Amino acid sequence: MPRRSIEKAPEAPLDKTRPTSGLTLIDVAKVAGVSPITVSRALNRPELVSDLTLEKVRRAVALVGYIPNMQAGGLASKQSKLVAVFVPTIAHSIFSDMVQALMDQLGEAGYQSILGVTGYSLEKEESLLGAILGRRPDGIVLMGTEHSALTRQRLVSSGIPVVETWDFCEDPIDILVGFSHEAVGKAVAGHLHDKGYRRFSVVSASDARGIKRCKGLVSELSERGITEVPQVIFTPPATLKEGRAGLSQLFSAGSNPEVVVCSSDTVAQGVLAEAASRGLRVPEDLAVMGFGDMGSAAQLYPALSSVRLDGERVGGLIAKVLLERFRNQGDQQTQVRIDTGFTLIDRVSA
Amino acid sequence: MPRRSIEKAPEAPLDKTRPTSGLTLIDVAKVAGVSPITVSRALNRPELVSDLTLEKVRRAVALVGYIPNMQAGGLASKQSKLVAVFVPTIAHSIFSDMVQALMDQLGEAGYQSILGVTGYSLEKEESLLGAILGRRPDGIVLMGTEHSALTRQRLVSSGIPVVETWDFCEDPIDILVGFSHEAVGKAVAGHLHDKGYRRFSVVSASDARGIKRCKGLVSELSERGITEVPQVIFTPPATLKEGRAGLSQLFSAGSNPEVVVCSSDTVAQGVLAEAASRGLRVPEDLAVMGFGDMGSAAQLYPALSSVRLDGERVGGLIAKVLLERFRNQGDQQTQVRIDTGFTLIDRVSA
DNA sequence: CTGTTAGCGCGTTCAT
DNA sequence: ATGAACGCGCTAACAG
Repeated sequence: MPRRSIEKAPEAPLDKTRPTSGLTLIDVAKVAGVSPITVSRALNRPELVSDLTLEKVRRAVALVGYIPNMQAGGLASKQSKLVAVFVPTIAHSIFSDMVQALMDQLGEAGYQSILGVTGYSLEKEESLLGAILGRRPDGIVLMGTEHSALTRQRLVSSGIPVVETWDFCEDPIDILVGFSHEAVGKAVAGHLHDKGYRRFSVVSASDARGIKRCKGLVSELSERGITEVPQVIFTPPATLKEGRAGLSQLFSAGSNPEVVVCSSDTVAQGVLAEAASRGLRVPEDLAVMGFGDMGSAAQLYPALSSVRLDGERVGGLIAKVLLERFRNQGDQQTQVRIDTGFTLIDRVSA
Repeated sequence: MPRRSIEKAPEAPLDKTRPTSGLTLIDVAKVAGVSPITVSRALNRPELVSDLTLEKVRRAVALVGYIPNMQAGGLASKQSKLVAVFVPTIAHSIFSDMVQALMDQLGEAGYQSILGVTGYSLEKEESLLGAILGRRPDGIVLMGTEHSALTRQRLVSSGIPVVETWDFCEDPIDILVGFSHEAVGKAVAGHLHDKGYRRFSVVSASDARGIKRCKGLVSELSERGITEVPQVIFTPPATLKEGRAGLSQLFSAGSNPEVVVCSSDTVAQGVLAEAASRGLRVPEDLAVMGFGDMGSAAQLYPALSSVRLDGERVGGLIAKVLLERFRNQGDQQTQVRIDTGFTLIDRVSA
């Protein structure tokens, strides 16, 4: 027989304590009658292995019920196959749709996602990032372009591909897949103004992007000679109650708007509810403009207008860009701008 | 100066290739002037380290911006600090609330969650599980008690603590935190029957739990002498459209219900919409009963009744039970039954 | 196409 | 209270 050193032989070191399942490559290798590395190859790079041994390995794997340990694999290969995704909330369908699409696409490519819910708080984002960076994710997706200083610093020095999305800015950390919220605000203003509306008002959450849209609206209106735009700004999270309260406040402050522009469809629904309870017809007496997660609202309230965002599409796009980046690690600063990411849905006209 | 061996000194092995950030314990140890293991202790078990060295280590960590590699840590310690959570969807607030609460609580205890969205499909659940088991999660949370054979087998043989929730059964895999959907159905039937309703109908998704509730309802009604309960059952996902279509179907099939019991609030909203478009007053002409994610619906439709589930509470409870289990790894089969998990919200009476 | 050698970064023994 | 050795399970190189 060929050489076979028996230096550390006698004290058979196998099966020390195995309470439940401590199956490793070695176990599979023994069963398949090949070396551990061959098992590894058969699993990860089948094209480098002969069909015969491939089959042997497959059988062995199925027989013993082996599941590779990705921690070990990741440690050795420096690829965690993990993508961190940060969202403000998953309670809005606009975000859950996006996350869903993103996770699906990444999943097909063998990547799993780990979710961080920031609640619109930069501090929370920062602390979550700290925890998640320990997993050495292969990619990071963030909503928005505003982050704490430490967050930015960690992000850049980590060298991990980063996608900022859902917004637009001039100095992205890395990859940017977004659209301009100011442009949305301006578009809404222009649209409504063209329709003949003159008395505008706003009910908006105070999150960064809502504020941007509001600013865009106000700025466009002022260019068109409308300077007075009563606003109700509240702290997130956006709820129906905030919407109801918002409209009440507008009225009790003496405003008499023709149209209320809201920072989200949830808010818009609240406004609609309040309008209904006051006997106002929508859109004849009062037009309402929403934003975002039209999934439910649009079907229930044909009177509601909205800026529609296609969360699925954005999620899919992010996945695509990110996966592409994983391949050609070379090129940096892939900047993608989707300002066609939103669609104005008009149901304002009576 | 004190002793300082220089055995492996000359060939400085540091800084071989460090494209971005390859900081390790060793780097920190050098800066802090202690051994790597001491850094590890300072970070994980500070009580075993003197205040002085603790401080030195802390400073060094902050200085170089070290973030521990959990893959390596997990491999060595056999603790991934990861919990896998499977849900049918995150588009229903009832689930997103639960997930949210769960993630928050686990996060405070140092655990991160990895989400699997099954879309009510056992096959999807199975394949997701296969992928996620590779991460060696410390715990697994599943919605429902129905799983594929392979899923169950892998779950038990993995030896990982498993929580099944949102449902109830007699032979849980491990831990069970749920309530009986049949009991919910019966409770709804009893409640409405007591109110005087006699002509019932159902619009339900065909997911396992919806069907159970429907069965409970029908069975209770039949005990009360009502045998005819027209039903519209559709394939998930539940949407407003399904609700609208459901009510239409009922009418076109010649039914004339006093009350429609729906498998979810989303469906109920659809029914309400259809009712409205037919000029039916709710609940005078037609009462509607929902289930689950009342977050939005309840406020908008004071006419809508519903069984309310407190997702936050369930999520918190799961986290509590799971974390407890992580400590006393000894005791098995911790069975917890929450049949107070639902609340009947009555707005049916005119 | 397959096996050998040598770590990945850390925590668990044991020592001291 | 601190350190030295060893191994977790796997993969990157290089061999053959």
